[in-house]
Amino acid sequence: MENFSYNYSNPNPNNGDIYSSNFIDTPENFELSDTPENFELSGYYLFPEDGLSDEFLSQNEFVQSASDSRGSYSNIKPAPTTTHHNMQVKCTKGVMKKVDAKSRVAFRFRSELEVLDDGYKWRKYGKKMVKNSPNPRNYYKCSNGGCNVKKRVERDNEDSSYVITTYEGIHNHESPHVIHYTQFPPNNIALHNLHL
DNA sequence: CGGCTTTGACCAGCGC
DNA sequence: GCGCTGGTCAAAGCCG
Repeated sequence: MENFSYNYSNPNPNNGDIYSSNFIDTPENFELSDTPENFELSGYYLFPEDGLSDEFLSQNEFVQSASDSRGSYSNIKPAPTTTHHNMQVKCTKGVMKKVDAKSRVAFRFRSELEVLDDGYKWRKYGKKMVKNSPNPRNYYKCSNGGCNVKKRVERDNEDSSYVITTYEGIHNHESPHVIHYTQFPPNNIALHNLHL
């Protein structure tokens, strides 16, 4: 088993501004030149915030795609779920919560693994079958105390060889072992230690 | 025994 | 108002 290490992360975990110019320009600069052949990042999705045009929102609501290791753009798909407002209000057990929807980003990977080791420790808190998909959706929360980051993991219902991972929120702490990669920091997400 | 997963129940939002 | 759907809770079970 080969141990593959690769990271792209937010240099400042407390900076939730994922709409930096660095991010929007990233696909042209982004290279996965040292990734193994059987690992493919096919795209990622930013969730729109207030202030973006209606025209923009109508375009399946993705903002940018990432190139694969061969420099081509591939398999861009609409976000599995969307939120149109920067700030949502959720009511859970009678408690109203504001949710910062702008800090959501979804990745789509070709992977045989259901859950990739992204450097953070997650606690599973739910599993749900979703409509129009044969695959369950799994819900995770960051296990770090006081960190409210969540992620959803599900297999692409059109091609089950792909895994869609949606992150919501910004970690208020560092990953246990992050190596900063400054050219492609869509969120404070580190992908590393993939055992392929 | 503590931490994690499983899973059914519960709740809110939405469309009809 | 009602039913459907997605998201979350929390008790029970599992495991190291």
